[in-house]
Formats: sequence, structure tokens, C-alpha cells
Amino acid sequence: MRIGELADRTGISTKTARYYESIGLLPEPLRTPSGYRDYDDSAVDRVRFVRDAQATGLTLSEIASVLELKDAGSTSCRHTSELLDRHLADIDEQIERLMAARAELATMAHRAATLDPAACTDPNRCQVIGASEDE
Amino acid sequence: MRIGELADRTGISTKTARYYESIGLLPEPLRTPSGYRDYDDSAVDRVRFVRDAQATGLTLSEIASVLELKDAGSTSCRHTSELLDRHLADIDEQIERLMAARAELATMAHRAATLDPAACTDPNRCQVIGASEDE
DNA sequence: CTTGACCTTCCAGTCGGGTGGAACCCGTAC
DNA sequence: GTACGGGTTCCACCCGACTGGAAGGTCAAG
Repeated sequence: MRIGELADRTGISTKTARYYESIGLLPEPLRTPSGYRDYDDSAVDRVRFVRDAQATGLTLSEIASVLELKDAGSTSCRHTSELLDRHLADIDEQIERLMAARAELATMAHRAATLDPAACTDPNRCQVIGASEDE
Repeated sequence: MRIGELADRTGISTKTARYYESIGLLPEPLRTPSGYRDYDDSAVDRVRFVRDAQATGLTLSEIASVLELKDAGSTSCRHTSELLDRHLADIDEQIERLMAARAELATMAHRAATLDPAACTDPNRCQVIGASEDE
């Protein structure tokens, strides 16, 4: 497939796909005779993996190094398994913080939703998100 | 307290504290006669809140708007409660993605840890994290 | 009085992760 | 043909979130 289809199927832009390639996240694909990038299906999975990994807070360069592990066929390497373990711990911590924050926001949301709806018409009180409260 | 103590107690730098103030995340503190910022204890809580909220993926400007809600005394505002609800949904999604990614990374970590440790001496296989596998 | 830690402002630079736009090529459809 | 919706490269710019550094003020200890 060409870059546009890859972009459509993964939700990234063609710009981003080229950028990922430039930093080594995506391997250089084959080219058509006319020079267009020609991806196979595995590129879709790879991009999805990148997006998922990104959602865990890995930087793109960390993701690149993890992908090298995958590419190398998952042979053992203390180095890498340490990286992964460290990151697993990070993720667990992140999840904890997210849950805590979720609870805090939920409390605020609840208060915001149930406290004195009439007050929202009072110009002195409902300035929460800037000037245009009725936007 | 002065800015250095605030920094020490919250783990941010004095630079960051001033930066937060500049973007409206921290209110302008009192000043000593000589012009030094003079914070009260609530600033510590506020910075901690910011760091927690940041860990949930809120941008600093989103955090600022949430803090305005807090500052306004949590009076109700459809607007804000919508923002919070939206962000709660985001957080739930993030947590899900993190769990999924965690599972994936855990699998990889397991494979990395248990597969053929001897292979790590083979120059063709353990190139996972760049050149210096023995660093 | 000087030294040193700490503070002030302001402006510029960095880093990660893209994005915009120019200038050009390709291939199909009318 | 030519128009147009893809591609291509390359360079520059943007945003968020800081960070560094210059140039200077403050204040307690020696």
C-alpha cells in the first residue's frame, strides 16, 4: 500500500509516517518504480504498536529501541529486559497516579455537577473557564 | 516561604515555579520588602495538584482551567463539569491503553528474560539497544 | 566589607513530536 | 493535452514545557 493508505488505516498523517521513518521507527519500505513508498501490512501493525507504546509514556526513541528487540526476534538481552522492567514499573506507577487523579477529578466533577446550578447565572461565580461561559 | 523552599518541598525547580506563575498556574505570591516571592503553604498543595494532574495527561493550560474551578469555590458550571467529564473519559481510556500496553510489554519482557541468555554474547543477536550492549 | 547563597527579570535555547509549505514528479480521467 | 489527487524531498516552523544564562539586587556569616 502507499503512504496515504497506511495513514488512513492507522490514523496518523502521511507526514508523521515519513517522520517516523526518518527517526528509525518505521523501516524504509520498498519503493514503486516511480519512487512511491510501498508498505506491506506489517507496517500497519507497527504503527499501531508505536501509538500504543506512546500511550504508555514511552518516548519515540525508547519505542524504537524496543522495536529493535522485536526485530531481532526477541533474543534475550539483559539490557533490554531491564529497560522493559523499568518501564513496566513506570507504567504501574502511572496507572496508580491516573487512578488517584481520576478519583480527585471525579469528586470535583460531582461537586461541579450537583452544586447549586442556579449559581451558574451569577457572573461572579461561573468564571471557571474564562470569559465565555455560554459558548 | 521563598521560592527555593517551595521548590524543595515540591520537587520542581525555582525556574519551573516562576514559569508556572507566568502561565497562570500559580497565583502571584506576596513579596517580601526586598521583592522576593513569599509563598504560603497552600502553594505547596497547588504545585502538587498540578504535578498529579499533569500525570493524568492534562496540559498545563487545562490544569489552569480546572484550578480556576477550584478557586471559584467549586460552584456549579455545566461547562466545567463537561470538561471534567470529558477528561474522566480520557483518563479511563488512558488507563485501558496502559493496561493493554503493560500486558504487551510484560510478554516481551518475559520473553527477553527467558530466551536463550547465551545468545547475548552473539554479536548478531543482541544489538537491541544500539552498539554498547555491555555498558 | 566581601563572599556566597539566594533571589530578581528577561530573553534565548532545547527537546520531543510533529506540521506547513514550496517545488516538483506520477498516473488516471476527461 | 491538462487537471487533480496522489506522491517526493527538504527546510523551516510550531507548540508545550521547560531550562540556561546574563546582569543585577539582598542578606546573613566571617
